[in-house]
Amino acid sequence: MTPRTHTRSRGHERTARRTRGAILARAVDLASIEGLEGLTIGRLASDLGMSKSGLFGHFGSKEGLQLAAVDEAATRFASEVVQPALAKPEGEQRLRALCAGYIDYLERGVFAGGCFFGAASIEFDDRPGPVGDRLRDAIGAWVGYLEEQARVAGAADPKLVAFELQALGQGANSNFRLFGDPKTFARARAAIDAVIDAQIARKPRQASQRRSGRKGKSVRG
Amino acid sequence: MTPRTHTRSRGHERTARRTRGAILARAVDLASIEGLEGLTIGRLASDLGMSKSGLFGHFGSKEGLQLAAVDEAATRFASEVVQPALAKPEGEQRLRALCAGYIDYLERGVFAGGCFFGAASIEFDDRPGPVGDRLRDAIGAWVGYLEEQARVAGAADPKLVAFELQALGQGANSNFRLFGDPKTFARARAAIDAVIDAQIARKPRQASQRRSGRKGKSVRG
DNA sequence: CCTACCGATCGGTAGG
DNA sequence: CCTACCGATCGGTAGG
Repeated sequence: MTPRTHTRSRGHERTARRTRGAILARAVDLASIEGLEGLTIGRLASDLGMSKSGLFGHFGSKEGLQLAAVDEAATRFASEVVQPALAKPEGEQRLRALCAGYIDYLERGVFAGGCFFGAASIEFDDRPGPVGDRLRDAIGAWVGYLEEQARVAGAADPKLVAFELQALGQGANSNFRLFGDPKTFARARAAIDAVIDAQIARKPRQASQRRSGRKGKSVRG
Repeated sequence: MTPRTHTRSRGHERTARRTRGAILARAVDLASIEGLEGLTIGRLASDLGMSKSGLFGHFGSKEGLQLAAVDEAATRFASEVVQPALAKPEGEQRLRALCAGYIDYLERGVFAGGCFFGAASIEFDDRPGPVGDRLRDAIGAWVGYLEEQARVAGAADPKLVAFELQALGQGANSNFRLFGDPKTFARARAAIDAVIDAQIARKPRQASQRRSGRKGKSVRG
């Protein structure tokens, strides 16, 4: 709350923020390729034509850079995958839109090395510390959201549905990265449709759930 | 074919082979945790109480060590997962046994850091070179074998079945590593059963396929 | 299999 | 934001 800036430093802050954004844009791409640990300060600095210590100053430590990269990736994931699906009504339609959005995001190549979280989570899956925690938070939020929508859609076992959908998405990512077969995406879409078709009950809603969401396809989103 | 060894060097070769085996046993565990690139010669040497250059001499380069580690992991995978399933008749039963064997192998913790290939494949998925190639070979052989058994079992789209089964297995691995929830394995088994139940046609075999394999459950394996 | 070393690069600091 | 530096560790080599 105390005003810490005056006219001159405010201009510095603006440029610093822009620099920081440029660093993070490159950092998430690099991390999606080389991993969050392979993301070295020296490499990142030379990529961006700046000095190591200049870059370092923005984050204070390598861990600070990694945390900022996870946050940047989560923001991008939210706007690329989650946000577009919010146009659909909750339940089956939104669940389908979330999964379709994820496969589209892989196919569009939003990150240079495939899904940022697919790469980073395997790298940090058995390392304690704040970076692993932040990754668990981000991935847990995604799986939890799939589960929530599966529950609204009336699935008998929403946790199972969420597990399957997340696994198929990750499988599409790693399969495409490893073998480069573009048919992977069609296979993933077919598998996702099959899971939702099989596990979402098409019965009328129970009395306790009285949200509007009709099940039929609406002509316009 | 030229005899290159005499009595004295043969004894040296025996001990060298034993040392090499001990190195690789530790190497695959370390690589399953830290990744194939994080597997450093210095760390591995100090873990085993030997000098860097002594260890180095067994493999000639870091790449040589990585290739040997992939081969060691593939051998272990074959004996832990594939070989036990060969007791079942080809087709649906063997397909089920392969998938069950994979989940069991995760649950038993055959490698200290979960599935060696799950970790290594994501690390090398966009790197050219012999290590990536060898990983693609090993993983491609596994997926190809699932596909073959799905085809024998009469699946309409064996490639799709193989993709789904492999993705669910990888999903179980990464989910368990990341969140440590032991229910993951039960979920993966349920998901695998659902895929096989849904996609393996229970029709009588076509005339062109005349292997014996009955579809009903036999009382004893 | 060892000791002793090489140049390169790592994360990070001092000082401006 | 920079130059100049630190100790540690990397993969790899020489020589025995």
